[in-house]
Amino acid sequence: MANASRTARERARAELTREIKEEARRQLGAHGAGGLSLRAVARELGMVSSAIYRYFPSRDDLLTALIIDAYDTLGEAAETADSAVPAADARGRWRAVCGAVRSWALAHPHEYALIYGSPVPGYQAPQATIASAIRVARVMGGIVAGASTGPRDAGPGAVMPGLAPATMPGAVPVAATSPTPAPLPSPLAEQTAIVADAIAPGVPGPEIARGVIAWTQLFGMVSFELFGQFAGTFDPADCFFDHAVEQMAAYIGLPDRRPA
Amino acid sequence: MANASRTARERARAELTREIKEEARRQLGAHGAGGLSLRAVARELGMVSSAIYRYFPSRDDLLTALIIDAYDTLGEAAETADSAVPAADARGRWRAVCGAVRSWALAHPHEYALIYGSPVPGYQAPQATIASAIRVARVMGGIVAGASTGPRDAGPGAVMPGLAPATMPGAVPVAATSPTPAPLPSPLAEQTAIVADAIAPGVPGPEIARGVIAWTQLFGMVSFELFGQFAGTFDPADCFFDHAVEQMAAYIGLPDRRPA
DNA sequence: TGTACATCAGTGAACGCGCGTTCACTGATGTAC
DNA sequence: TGTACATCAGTGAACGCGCGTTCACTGATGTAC
Repeated sequence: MANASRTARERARAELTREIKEEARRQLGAHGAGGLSLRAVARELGMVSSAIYRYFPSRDDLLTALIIDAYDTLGEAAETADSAVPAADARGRWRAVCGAVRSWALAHPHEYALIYGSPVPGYQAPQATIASAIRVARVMGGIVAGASTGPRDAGPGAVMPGLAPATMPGAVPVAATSPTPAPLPSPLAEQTAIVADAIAPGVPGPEIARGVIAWTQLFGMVSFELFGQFAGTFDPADCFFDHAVEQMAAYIGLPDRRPA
Repeated sequence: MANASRTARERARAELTREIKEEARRQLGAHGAGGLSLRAVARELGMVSSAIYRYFPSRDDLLTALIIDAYDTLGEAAETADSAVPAADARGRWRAVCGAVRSWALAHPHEYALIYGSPVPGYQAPQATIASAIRVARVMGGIVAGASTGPRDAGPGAVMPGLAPATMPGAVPVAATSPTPAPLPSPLAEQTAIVADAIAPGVPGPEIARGVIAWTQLFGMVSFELFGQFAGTFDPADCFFDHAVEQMAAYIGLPDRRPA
């Protein structure tokens, strides 16, 4: 619907919906997701508490909206950072995206905690959050796919779901710099294939696994910084963060200079 | 005080203190740390709510006790797993400790969330938690220190706090397999020196940094598994976990066979 | 353009529930003589 | 070993506060004729 043709009622509704979410976000910091109170939000907005129910049918629906917004703004930050770097500069894109994730998290610590912290007790995230939740991973998948050399051969080294050799889980791993990685053991091979299909088509399992490991490292590091595990050691974590980002880029196998 | 010489009062007090914490731990799952209720704990124990105050002066003190217990049981699990493997088998010790951390987290998801999830809003952890919080890191520091070749030389490659070369934070990183790692940029060099002093004396900065990166990867991975980020992909995460543990062991530089 | 009706936003009171913490108290346990 | 006193655990009532959600309602906005 065009902006001009919206009725006053529709405009007011959109604006108040936004204001309710804004106030709710503000209150996340004070009492956490579990303590988010519709009454407190209404009070702060000068409404009576029951009026909120015209906009959100329940407290959980408001929480869901906040979660989706958080995933979306973080996802958008990652996408924007990624697209600002030349597509061929995989390492530069990785740096930009990691930096964007951390910056967003530092700027919105309570929203970060909402989506990457402990689950809200008693709250079950609906399917509607999935599409937004996947955005950051999709950006990273694009970077890995862009830098990947693809499946090197279709011979015995290739990983076929269901046909993977019965390698022991604790078997000898292959270093990142190894030219011919060993195939992944069975459940992992199928799992990485699912991930590849979703966010990095054509990328071999071992590369997917490296990407996922780097992904968990990134968020583990950001969570530790935000949740206080670095207190007294890597307290301003900027330098450690940059270092880890480069180390992980090298581990994934992203080239370190801009191709012409 | 010897067990036999404790008065009935002392015994009862110790037992009830334990029961209160047990019940509180049980309730963490239902309503989260923010929703932990002294009244509910008392109710479940058949006491009147005010009786709890004979054991914990406030809700926050009970929370602190739960946090310390959680760090301690996790730390103890890590220490036990570590000491069950021959000291010279660095990779085996790493595997054992990582596995112990994950097992404990899966067995005690709410306690894990309490210490590694979002901070409890309005709660400030007192200094008393630090000693317990550091135990897992100390175990890992021991493994890294045991496998480290130590400072390779005292020449220009060595990192001296305050005298580190002014390397750019985004400078060229060195792969794990590189024989002579570049010195770390300034703030990071001092920070790794602090960590080394605390948990891995004599280990050079770059090795400390790798250990910390692996440490954040481990907990990032466990958090993702517990907090639902792997839903639909690495859902039984066992195989991915084992794979990542080996990859990180290789990254840190832990040898892959038991020395005789 | 004007009127009649339908839709919707917001009100205020109420229901039924929960919470942390304080306080004066009773009665059991421990200790000093 | 027995008694007097001190210590402490647990009670029950109360204070003052908060919450999510429902419901009948008023009055404004939107729409169909």
